[in-house]
Amino acid sequence: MPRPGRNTYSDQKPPYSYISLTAMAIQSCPEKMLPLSEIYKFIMDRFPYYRENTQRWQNSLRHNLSFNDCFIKIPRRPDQPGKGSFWALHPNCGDMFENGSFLRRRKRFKVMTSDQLAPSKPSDAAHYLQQHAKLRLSALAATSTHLPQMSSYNLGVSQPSTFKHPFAIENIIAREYKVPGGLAFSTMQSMSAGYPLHNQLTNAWPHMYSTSVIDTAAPISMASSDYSAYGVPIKSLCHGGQTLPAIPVPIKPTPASVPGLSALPHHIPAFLSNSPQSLSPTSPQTATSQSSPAAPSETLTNPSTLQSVAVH
DNA sequence: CAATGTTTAACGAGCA
DNA sequence: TGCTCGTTAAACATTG
Repeated sequence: MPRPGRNTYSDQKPPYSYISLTAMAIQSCPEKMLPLSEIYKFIMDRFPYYRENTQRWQNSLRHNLSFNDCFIKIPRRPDQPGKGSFWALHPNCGDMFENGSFLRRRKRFKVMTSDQLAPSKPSDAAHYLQQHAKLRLSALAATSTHLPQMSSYNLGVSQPSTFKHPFAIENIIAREYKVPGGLAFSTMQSMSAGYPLHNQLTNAWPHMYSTSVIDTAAPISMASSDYSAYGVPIKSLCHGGQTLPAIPVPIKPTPASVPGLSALPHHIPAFLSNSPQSLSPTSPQTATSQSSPAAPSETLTNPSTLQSVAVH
């Protein structure tokens, strides 16, 4: 398998799949979401190989965005007109490359319906219900603020201290260019197992994960009142008669996709146990939160419909 | 009209 | 050997 060396891939194809490249691009920006054109730009900027035959690989990339459940489409806000939507990573796609291979995933990430994910073990069910109850309670305490600009979407979200999402550009690009001997592969592999996801996830999905963080007494506040983290009116979360999806729910018609936040996977609680270690008391960005009271809708805390798991 | 997004199909490679 | 994944091509729809 090709591995990234210390050199840039000036003329050879990078050892990453389009899924990896796209995930890198998305993770490289603070908002954890990018329009298609920016994804193109990111890849072309860093991998000269992709400055040629743009029609070919960009078509493939678009195919991947649509085809793979690990990518979710975020509609633009009304005050941010433009072509196309934003693309983000599904919060649970982080272990796709657990085997360390960025050419071929261990397993394909699939969003599944709740009935497909009925808890198979009593302990799972109990855990799920317990977390569900906790989330509903903590959601009431979630705070939010109006976020007029994309650049502020990650406001109020505790920044990671040490943990970096495996897709984060810091983990891929940085090592790729900085670490002698091309350790990007091995480094990412070593960190890909059991990594604490929630910090990055709260960055990308604050509406989903902030409640979990609150549960674990993390010093974090939530962003969004009228608008969710992705600029979609929270108010429209309330299903029925609302204008826009309030949450970055996948636009693609997943069988269980319903208005509102239902994308809290049943194994999310696994992240909770990791949250303390991923929070740094010295994290300088934890004080950037702008909080205000929010009134999460019922669906905001219902994790029962849209589930995501890695399926093979 | 071009960019974006969706879908289908075919093919090769990796893996159990 | 069959299945899965990644890539590529193509057709078509949608959108600004």
